[in-house]
Formats: sequence, C-alpha cells, structure tokens
Amino acid sequence: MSIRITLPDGSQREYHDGVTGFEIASDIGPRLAKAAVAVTVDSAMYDLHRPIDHDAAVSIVTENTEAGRHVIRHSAAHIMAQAVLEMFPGSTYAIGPAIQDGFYYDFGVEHPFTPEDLARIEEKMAEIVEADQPFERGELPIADALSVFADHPFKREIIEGVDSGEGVDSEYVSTYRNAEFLDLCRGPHLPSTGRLKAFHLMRSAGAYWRGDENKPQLQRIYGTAWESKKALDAYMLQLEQAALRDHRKLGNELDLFSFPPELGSGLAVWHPHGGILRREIEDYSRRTHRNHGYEYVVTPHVAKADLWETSGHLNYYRDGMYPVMELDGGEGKPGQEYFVKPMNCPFHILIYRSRSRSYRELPLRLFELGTVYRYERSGVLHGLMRARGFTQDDSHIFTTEEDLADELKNLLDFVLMVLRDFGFEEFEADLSTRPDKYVGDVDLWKKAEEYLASSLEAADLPYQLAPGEGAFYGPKIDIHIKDAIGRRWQLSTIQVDFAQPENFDLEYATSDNTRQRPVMIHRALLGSIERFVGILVEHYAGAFPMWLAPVQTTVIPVADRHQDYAEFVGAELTERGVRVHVDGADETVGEKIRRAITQKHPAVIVVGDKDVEAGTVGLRLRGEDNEQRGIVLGDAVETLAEMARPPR
RNA sequence: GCUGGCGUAGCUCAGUUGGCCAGAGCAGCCGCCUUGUAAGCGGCAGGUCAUGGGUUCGAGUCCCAUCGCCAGCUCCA
Repeated sequence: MSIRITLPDGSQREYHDGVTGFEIASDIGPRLAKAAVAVTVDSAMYDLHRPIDHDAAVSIVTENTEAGRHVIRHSAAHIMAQAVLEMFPGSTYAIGPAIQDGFYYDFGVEHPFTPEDLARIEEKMAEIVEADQPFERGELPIADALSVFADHPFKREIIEGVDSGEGVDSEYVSTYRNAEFLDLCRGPHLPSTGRLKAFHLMRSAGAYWRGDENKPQLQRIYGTAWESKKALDAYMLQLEQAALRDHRKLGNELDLFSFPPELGSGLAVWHPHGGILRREIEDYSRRTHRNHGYEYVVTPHVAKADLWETSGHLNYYRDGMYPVMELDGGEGKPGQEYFVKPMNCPFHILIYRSRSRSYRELPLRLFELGTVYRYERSGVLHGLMRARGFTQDDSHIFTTEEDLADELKNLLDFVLMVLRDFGFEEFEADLSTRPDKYVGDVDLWKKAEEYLASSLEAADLPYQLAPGEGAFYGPKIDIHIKDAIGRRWQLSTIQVDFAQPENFDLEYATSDNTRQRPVMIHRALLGSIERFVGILVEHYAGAFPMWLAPVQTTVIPVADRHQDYAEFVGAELTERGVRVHVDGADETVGEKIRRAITQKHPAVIVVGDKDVEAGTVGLRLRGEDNEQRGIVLGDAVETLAEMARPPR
C-alpha cells in the first residue's frame, strides 16, 4: 500500500505507507537529509523518523530556518532539563519552551542556580550531546502519565489541564525519552542529542509558575542554541553590538543625562547636551501640533484627591500613584489631600469645562508637554525607558461622536508623519479592546473599537488585535516602530474615552441648542519624551541626525595662531543657527578630531594657515572616511546650515 | 514587589585562600610642545573600597541589614 506525498514545489511522489521525513529528504538529496531536523506533514510538525501513514503535503524543515531552530532549541531545553535533574537530585521541572533566539526551562529546586552551576550544567549538556542519545516519541494514557510524573507536581498540573499545548489531548499525552530522561512534550525533536551543535546558557532568574505572582517562584535558566557554532558566534556578537547602543551607556558617554541616586530611582536629570536634544524634540512637537490645529496648555503637577476620585484614578490606579500628601491640616483640623499627577487628562478636562462649549469649537484639541509621575515598581525601572518621572507629548481631543472617525483618521496620518520625521520607517499597530476591569457602557466600548479599527484600515496600517488589553476607560491603538537593529518599540498611543466625559459631566451645545456629551481621545505621539530619547539614542547609536545633535559642528584650529579665524568660522555658523563648538584646547589636531568623532559630532571643520589665507575650511562629515579641504567658507556654512534644519 | 548577581577615583577596571602602604588607564589640573584629519610628552592631584552594623589580633575581601544598579519574572491606567 502506498501513499502520495506532495512536496512544496507541487510535485508528487509515491511512497510506502510509514515512510519517514528522513527517507523523503534522503530521496530528494543527501544535503537536504543532513540539514533536516523535522518535517511538516500537512499542518502538523513531525519528528524526522516518525512514520507518515496518509497522503499528505510534506515539507522538510531544515536547521537554518526559524522553524528548524525552534526544534533545535526545544531539544536543547530538554537536554538542559535532563542535565539539571541528574545533577540536582530532588529537583523538579515545569515547562521549557523554545523562544525567540533561544529557550528556557523552569525548575523547582532547593537552591537558586549560581553562575557556576550554569557552567557545570553546560558541561553536563555537552556530555549528553556527546553521547548522541536518540529522542524517542511515545504516548501515555492520562492516568499512566499521572503516575509516571507522580513526583513532579508541575507536570501533573499540565497533564490535568488538558489542551495546554504541552502535548496533552483529552486521552493521551505524548512524551519524549532520551536515555533515562522522560519529558511531557508535543515535539517534534531532533533525531538525537548529537544534533545539538551550538548552545550556550545565558542566565538564570526567578519566574513565577504560570506567570502568576501569587504562585510559587521557580528558577528559570535561559539559553540559546543555533544550527552551527558560526551562527551562535554571530548571535553573541549581535548581542554585544546591541549593548554598545544601550542608552544608559551612551547617555553617560555623551553626557546627556544621569540618574543621581540622591534623587531616588527612576528620576533623571538632563545635562546640557541632553537638554538641547530634548529641547529640539519638544520645539518640534510644539511647532507641529500648533500647525495641526492643537492649542497649547499648561497645567500643574498636583491636584486634590477629589479630582482623582472623580476621574476614577484613585479607584483604578491608586497603586501606580505616588502616595498622598496632606496639606493645611493640624490642630485637630483634617488636612486637604493632594496627589502628584500620573496623567494629564483631568486637568485638560477642567480646561474644557471652564466654560460652556459649542459644537462650533469641536474638535477641541488641547496639547501639553505634561510631566507626570508614576510609582513604578522598583524592579521594572530601566533607564529612560521606564522611569518614574517623565514628560508626555500629551493631548486630549474633545469631539462629537459624528466627527470621531474623521478625527481618528487624521490623527493616524499625523502620528505617522511625526514618526517618519524622526527617522522611523516601519510601523505596526495593536488594537486593544475592553479589559475585565473597565468603566462605561459595553455598547459604547464596541462602537469605539469599531471606529479605531476602521481608522487603522483607512490609514492602511497593519494591526493586530490585543483582546482585553485596553485601558480601564477605553479601547486604544498602540503604534510600534521598528528600530535600526530590528527591535520593536511601542511609541504612540491613541485611546478613545467614553468614561471621562461622563465622570466630569462634559457637554456641548449642538446646532439645535440641545446638550450633547463629547467623546474624548487621549493620545501621545512620542509617548514619554524620556523614553523617546532613549529609543532615539539606541536607534541611532548616539549618532543623531544633525538637527537633533547637541553639537552639530566642531571647529578645530590647527595651531594657536588660527584661533581667531576658528572663532570667526564658528560665529558664521552660529549666525545661521548651527550649534558649534570651537575646540581651542591645548592638544593636537588628531586628538581633537578623535574627540569630535567619538562624541559623534556630525561635522568637523579644521582650519590652518591655508584656510586663513584663502577664506576656506577643511570639512569632514560624519560617516565619510576622508575630509574635503579648501571648501569656501560661505559654501561650507550654507551646506551645514541646510543639514542642520529640522524636518519641519 | 519577587529571584539571582553586582557596587573599589568622574569613567573603565586590577586588587592572590582576610595579612605592611588600595593600584592602572582614560578624564581633570599644571607645565612643555604649536600641531593639517582617530590618542605628542612630563608632572600633580583624586578613593572613610555604596551606607550602617557585626565576626576577627586584623576586613576592599567573611556575615547581616539598608540604599542603588544589572538580568529575568510580575506589572505598565
């Protein structure tokens, strides 16, 4: 009896019933067979040596593909668990999936792993690889599985929770065995442990069972595994290079900002160069908002408890706020409670409500660079990316329900324009819908979700649905950008809010003089300016586009006698709005050029005898290997002034 | 917040199993050099070894606590 196998190129071949992926691969070619790690049979993944018993579309999964690496990493996780269980008697194991770039496995162990343990585990893994043990697939009835894993409560919990994706269906569980080690697993796996060619254990850390902080904390070991030593080395090199972009490191080296411990965690101070960068971003933000129909407002940093009561923040968000301040109390008289603001919206709402509003004023767009404080849990702080004090380019738009769809569409166009101006090219969106904990009417939520979805479609922005991820007061769109080394960052957020207008009883007069409730949109384009600077630093590795660079041009006199001319060149550039540093230090030209380059200044001008005489400069632009000499001063100034101009 | 790791000069780091003076490079300051495209030369100064307790004849080194940082988990209105 034979079966018909369809290959990815559409060709069909006849094989005997029970043919394996390996046999098919070998039949196609020895190199394919060598690179094969698994096989897809219709929509399922099979081990290379698992018999195929029906007509199917088959494709060979090779080791140098993401799917292939997934198999490699999953097998590496098993081998690691095997090593750990053998080396640490009495320990138990939970789950160990392949993840982006690697794998992990969670263990219940008596003592957390030390870095030395990781090195020893890695050695043990190398022995298992050396032994080249075959991975063997098996199936167990649920009841048998429960007794096989009697000593492993986490495995039992997985078995009891059918459909967990860990190789469990309603009656049987699939298992994999190599040597003495048995694990619950859906597979597929490498044919044998010897096929694991390159791996490295990265770190260990605590991780809650099932990701729930109320459940026991397990010890997780992260590792990475690749199809070859070369691929592993390339990955490690990539990690090193990413570390060189770290905004905390560059922020220090470029003297942009710091986090003095004296201030408290998560609170940054901006040094002069960082201040320029921020200022440039903020000026751009004010300018573009003004040109897009926004009105600039300013609000204070604290407000009475009543306000936060009305807005719902004290109810829904108190844990994220700095604790209460009590003022004007004493002598038995109760004080007035104040809170530092975690958001700007209630203030903007009060501006809206400061007088009666007409439909003629809508949409009313109030914009502020509003500084907020959030009491982030200490473990989540991360440089500028996650700080406790930060400034949002925040706006609240009050609109009629009829205008909402148009407003959202315009808003998306605006967002994308801004992000492109800062040098980002690739965008994706998430549409987050109603969470469990929410305020407002379900029908209104649904309507808002529809508006957001249609605005995304109108803007032609690819998006994914994030069910239940919305804010407590409304659904939202988050826009993610892709940076220079391919990482995704969430930047912009657009949130529809049907609740706050209700809470604050907002209204406007319609054309037939009835009262209507406006709809509110919260939105931030750059999000937090702090975080945005962090992302820019990492995106550009500190080499900012010229309009953002704190120092745009360094002017270097060759010798002391050229100092006056250097100052003159500097003044000409300053006159044209270029930020210039004339480096008159008592050092060699080479040293000063080196400093300008390591500080990532976009342009370096060197002036000597010939330049003084001819009214020229030597110009070296960042990224160019060789300088140009003898450029007429006026031309150089013109070129640099043009390069330094903001995008709009 | 939880688990683990780390904290020596402004920065990057050395400091053997606890044992006389805590060291280097860069940055800083003072001189010399007057320089043409990625580090010229010499000198000086700079640290109560995160902080507070403890063990010890003796602590940068060992123990405890606190603060801060790093990685991960949880969280991010």
